[in-house]
Amino acid sequence: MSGGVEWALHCCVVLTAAESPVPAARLAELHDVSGSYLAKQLQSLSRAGLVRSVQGHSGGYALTRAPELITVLDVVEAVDGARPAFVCTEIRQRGPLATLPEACTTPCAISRAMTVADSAWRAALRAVTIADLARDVTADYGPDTFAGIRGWLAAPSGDD
Amino acid sequence: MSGGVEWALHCCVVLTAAESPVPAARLAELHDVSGSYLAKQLQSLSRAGLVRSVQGHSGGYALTRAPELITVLDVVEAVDGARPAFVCTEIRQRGPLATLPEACTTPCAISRAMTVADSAWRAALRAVTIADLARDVTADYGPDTFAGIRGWLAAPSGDD
DNA sequence: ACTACTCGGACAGATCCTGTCCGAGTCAAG
DNA sequence: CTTGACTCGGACAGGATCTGTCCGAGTAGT
Repeated sequence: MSGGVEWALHCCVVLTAAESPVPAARLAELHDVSGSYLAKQLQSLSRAGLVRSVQGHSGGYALTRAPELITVLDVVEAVDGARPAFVCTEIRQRGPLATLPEACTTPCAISRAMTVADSAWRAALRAVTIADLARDVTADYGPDTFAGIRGWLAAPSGDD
Repeated sequence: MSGGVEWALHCCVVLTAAESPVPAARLAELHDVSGSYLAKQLQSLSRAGLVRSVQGHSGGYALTRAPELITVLDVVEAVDGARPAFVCTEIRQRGPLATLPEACTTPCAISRAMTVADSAWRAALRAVTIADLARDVTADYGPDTFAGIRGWLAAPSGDD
């Protein structure tokens, strides 16, 4: 899995605390990661419709809907693509003992097993929302965590 | 996921039908894939202890244990590695609002969600064995399928 | 003892992920 | 209204991993 998924998820959780749009550079500073590369992940989120981008002065990124309506799977698929990890090459239709194409109406047994596992993985990620993550963060680090983030986002750059 | 996983799984199913060791080149011919590259996957299976390799004349690969005792997860981990897809970079400990290391006794919420999904994926793959796949193949293509494979494996090369 | 066949690990090429840059567009201020 | 500065968006290199190939070490049979 692409490492940018982690950045994108953290950004979504942080955006939960911000009312006004947050620039990519500021999110990068907060997480101490490459701003140029984080921009790419945010673009993916924008294309997927999870965040909206506001250009110009005092622009940035903001969530398009309530964090309860954004699942972790949404973010993962936006950044990493919705393609399943396993892709069947249909090698059963190749070689000297190839099965005829008309007999391949259903996916092969290996493909089916992989699809089941992939569905289980996606279901687990779909069951967790950004709001759930934010709640867990509050439970882990205290109720003032998001207040601190909100204050830092509002403060001018260079403050730490 | 590495594409060689599909080849390795097909090979394991085929090896179910063979009593004597099967050379990598013959497995490659049966599936119409690169023999040199398939050899690499079989080496991974050998290192993982799923198959044993017999060198010299009339050598090849054979399963080390009953197909009921080899899970799809075993093959996937042997070829692709047992490392989970998501690796937490601990970016919560970086940046101006970094959480102190002593407060990070448990994985962060994002990492936990990913671990749950990864466990579900692995559980689904662990629930399917090579014997299950072989049974499905028989159900899909008829009871004579493995007899045909066994005959082809025993026949001299160049026969199709 | 020889030969032929097998596996095993070392060696290039291709593809994707990571990281960076600059231009188009936009809002705020003067 | 003009200016300016700030923002996103897509196009451009570098690196790592996956894909594919090759030849040598070892072994069983002749």
